[in-house]
Amino acid sequence: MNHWLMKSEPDAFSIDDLKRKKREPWDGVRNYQARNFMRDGMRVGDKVFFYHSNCAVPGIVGIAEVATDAYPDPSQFDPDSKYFDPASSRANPRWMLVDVKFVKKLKRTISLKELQADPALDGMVLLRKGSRLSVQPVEAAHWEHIVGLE
DNA sequence: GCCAACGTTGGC
DNA sequence: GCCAACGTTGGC
Repeated sequence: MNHWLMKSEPDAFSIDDLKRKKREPWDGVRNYQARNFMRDGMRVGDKVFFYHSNCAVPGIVGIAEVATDAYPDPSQFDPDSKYFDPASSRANPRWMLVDVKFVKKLKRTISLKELQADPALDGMVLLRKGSRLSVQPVEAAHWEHIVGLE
């Protein structure tokens, strides 16, 4: 089983939104590396850290689970969507997504600041300088360590 | 709101 | 294939 981290801006979609909706198609990813992780790396049942970005206290706020195999992101075909991609076609879709389902909200936010200060997490993709990947793998050892921080 | 870092686009 | 210009991400 692989482990992952997925970023979301809480103003757009927060852990509380996922808790309320139970399950959500992770649409709008328009980065090839992130797409490839969803398409090629994720398997149903993989665990995901839910990360809040672009907010007062960025950090890990919950755990989700991959609920489907990858399938074409419907928003790429919708001219009214801000994620519309005219270069993509149904015959040859460019963007894929998975559904994620709610597992739990952490009792507290494990902040980016705290993660950065933790020597056990050296090398984590999230902490690399300039890292902007919104879907990224998490090493098993890092996963276990972070779960232990809650 | 600023801006560094990064990814993509498109002219050549 | 190079690379300048541009757009986006996301911490601060």
